[in-house]
Amino acid sequence: MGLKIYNTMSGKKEAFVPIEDNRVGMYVCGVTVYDLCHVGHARSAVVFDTISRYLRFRNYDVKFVKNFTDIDDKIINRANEEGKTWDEIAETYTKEYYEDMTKLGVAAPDVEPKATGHIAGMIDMIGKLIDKGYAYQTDDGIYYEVGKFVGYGMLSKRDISSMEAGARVEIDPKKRNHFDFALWKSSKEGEPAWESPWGRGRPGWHIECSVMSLAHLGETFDIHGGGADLIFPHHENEIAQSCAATGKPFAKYWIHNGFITIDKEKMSKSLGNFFTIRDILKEFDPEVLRVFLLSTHYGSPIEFSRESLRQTEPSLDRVYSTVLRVDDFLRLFKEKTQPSKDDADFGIIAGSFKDKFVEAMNDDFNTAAAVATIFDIVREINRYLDKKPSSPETKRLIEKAAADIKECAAVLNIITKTPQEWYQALLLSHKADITESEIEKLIIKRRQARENKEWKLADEIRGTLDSKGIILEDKEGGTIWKVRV
RNA sequence: GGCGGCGUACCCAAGCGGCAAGGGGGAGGUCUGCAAAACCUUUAUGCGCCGGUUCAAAUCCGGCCGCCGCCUCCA
Repeated sequence: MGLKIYNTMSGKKEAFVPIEDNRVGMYVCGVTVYDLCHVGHARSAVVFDTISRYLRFRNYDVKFVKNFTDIDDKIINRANEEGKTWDEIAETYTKEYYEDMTKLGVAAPDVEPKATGHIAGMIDMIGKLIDKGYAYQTDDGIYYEVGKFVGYGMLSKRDISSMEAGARVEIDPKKRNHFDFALWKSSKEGEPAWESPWGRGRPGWHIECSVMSLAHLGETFDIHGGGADLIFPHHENEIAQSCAATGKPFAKYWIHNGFITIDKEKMSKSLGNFFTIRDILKEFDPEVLRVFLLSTHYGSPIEFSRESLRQTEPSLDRVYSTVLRVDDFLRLFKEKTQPSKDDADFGIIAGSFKDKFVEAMNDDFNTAAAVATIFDIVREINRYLDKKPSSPETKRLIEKAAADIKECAAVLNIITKTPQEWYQALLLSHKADITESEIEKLIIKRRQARENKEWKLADEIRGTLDSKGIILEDKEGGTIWKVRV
């Protein structure tokens, strides 16, 4: 069974068939760079990063385009507030964005166009829309006339004639229809402006995505994504612009991620109920946030809380714990027995792991189910190793299982650290009041005590470490430390 | 008001007509000098409520209750 994707346009899960062979063109609406990103932005970024990774894992030749909106009212306002220029603001927050994304393991898309880099293309498209009768001029600029586009509302399933104009926004009498939107805004004195046939001005928001997707992916492409809040009006407007300008279909599959909520309400700047990525990563490892975000289907809302992240931490820790166990096992492995039924049983289970992972991901990128398959195989590995297997088959099976986990985890871009790096990172994010070398010293001291069977002293040392959140494990190869999660 | 979505155990969560995945937490056990980790057993005869369709419903249909989103900028 192949990949199925829930298409917002049809409201159904559809078999994914790229327009051209195995090539996939994918456009995702990026951020407006006027402030630090919050966890909601993180979700969108992680979701589409994972989707692109999965498509590549399935051997699609992916071209992933994600834009930066680097000119917009919010940027201008911010610049005025801070006494900086609009491009300084855009540059600053683009840099901050990359810092967050790097930590979250979000790979840079193949092309990251900026709105201001495509002004010429916008002027060209706006000209076409005017020529074809889809746009008109007012003294504020150029507007798109939604009434002229037959399919307007097809994505968001709205009928503009029955929508209550001015329900939440004042009606602009210069516009022919309340839902007409700006393609080009005339600039006032002192505002950033570009020359155009319609005077100096700047682009409206929606036109950039139509123009940049056209420039980098062509008139018709496979996947268009973004947050669910972009369905109306942003994506609706993109469709209106692009289809009217090119006369061709626009995106084939529309994918929208659900929101992050706080106390059931959408996390947003305007409500002020947001956590920046920056702040959360002071307390949690980025992989914890990533696993947390991927533990729910991308389309569903996620209620965000530190408590939930704290629940995620031990589950990831368990995987790392098993990775460490496997590493040790292979390092100390000695062949002793002939292949047994245990080997055979494990072989069958481990052999189906990848198929199960793929099956989960094929079902509309069900990362929650996919993560569960990793927990399943982890349990099976532990169960198998508990039997102390030692046949020639054992080594091969464990190596294969470890490699499969690594390969699938790479699609989700989790379990990217070594166990040592994981525990060191936890030491920092938990703000443990002890350093690694102090821990090592106490472990040595305790080892001597144990060799002398001074159990009381040994237990005292362990108690000291425990009070600082450090757990010891006495194993075959020696004592190791972990951070209690 | 229009349109869309959600409600699964103590918490998170998958599930899209055929015995209710997975994770966290709790309880009991195996192992261990004692622990920890791991594993085993256990924790929803039940999926907001009420009806209906079906041999079969968490899944489909209708009604009700509760919550949320979009209709302004928003990931």
